[in-house]
Amino acid sequence: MTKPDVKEQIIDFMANQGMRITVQRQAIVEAAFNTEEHYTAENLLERARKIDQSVSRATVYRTLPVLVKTGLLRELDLGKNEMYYDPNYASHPNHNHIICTDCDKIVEFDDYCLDVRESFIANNLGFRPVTVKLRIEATCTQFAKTGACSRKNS
Amino acid sequence: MTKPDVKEQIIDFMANQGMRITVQRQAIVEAAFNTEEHYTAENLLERARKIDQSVSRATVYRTLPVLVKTGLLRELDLGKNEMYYDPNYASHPNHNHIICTDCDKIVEFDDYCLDVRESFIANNLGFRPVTVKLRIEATCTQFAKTGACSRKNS
DNA sequence: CTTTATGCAAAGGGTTTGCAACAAA
DNA sequence: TTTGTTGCAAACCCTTTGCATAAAG
Repeated sequence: MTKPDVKEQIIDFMANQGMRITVQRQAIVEAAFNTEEHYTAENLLERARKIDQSVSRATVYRTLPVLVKTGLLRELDLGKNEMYYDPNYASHPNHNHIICTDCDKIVEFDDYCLDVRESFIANNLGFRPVTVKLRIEATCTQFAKTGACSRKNS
Repeated sequence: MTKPDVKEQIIDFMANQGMRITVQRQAIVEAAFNTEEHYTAENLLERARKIDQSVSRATVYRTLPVLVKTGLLRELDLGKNEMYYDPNYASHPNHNHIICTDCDKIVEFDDYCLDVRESFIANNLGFRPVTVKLRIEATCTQFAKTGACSRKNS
């Protein structure tokens, strides 16, 4: 469906790793990238099963780290119990997240300088950054004024 | 022992909240701030018990959120299974963490601009930041060269 | 055929919670 | 006393794992 390139890239990656291309893995990859919303493992299982009923929870949990390793899916720690996954890094490599404590929504924003700035600091300390993750918890000014928040997208 | 002001502030905070000042809470607060190292809940339990044997795991878990609420202790998500706690925010309010994937050590560094920069971006999006957390995973250039890392402090 | 992957269900492991006993105020 | 707090152990809940079966190559 959506993002055929991404799916193809991942299948190629798996094949190159000597992994077998099973119907379950294909369904999971498909489900993982046919949305732009953040999702949990449970969430992904549900959607993958709509593509192939035989997908199990275990396989989803076993496949997710592979997707993350490709760099096309990002694991998000939003401070909840569960991990979230973000399929938008292929198109937006420099985005970070604001977590609204009022409406519980997650808003993505780009900061093209963050990486450069923080890498500079880290380099001076003798490190070579692999990932730079920024998380902002915030309240919504609109909510503070009107008691409601119009943001309803991930 | 160390940081008597901090301990006092927290006890005051608890009293102001109508909370009772129990020996267990005092021991936990003492243990929480007589070190500059990061620690886990289990870790803190161990050290609190050296001050008062009667401290239980449950009370540690029930007390930690209170300490975090005071703003003097910070909960750190280092990507491990357990949460870590950082008692150094009173003296270094603007520090963030580099997690070295080579030696598994955590290095603190100050970035006095991060808050200002990111708050500006967030404000423009209609948010009022409550916390700005930055986490850098990195490899160690020294380790890459010599195969060993001289950093052995948290 | 050989070897990897799968589903199931049980185990793991940090954290939370119900409850009766206990101790601040 | 009164009411909040504690310790214990069980419950929680997401995630991982062992194992026999299934299917990719």
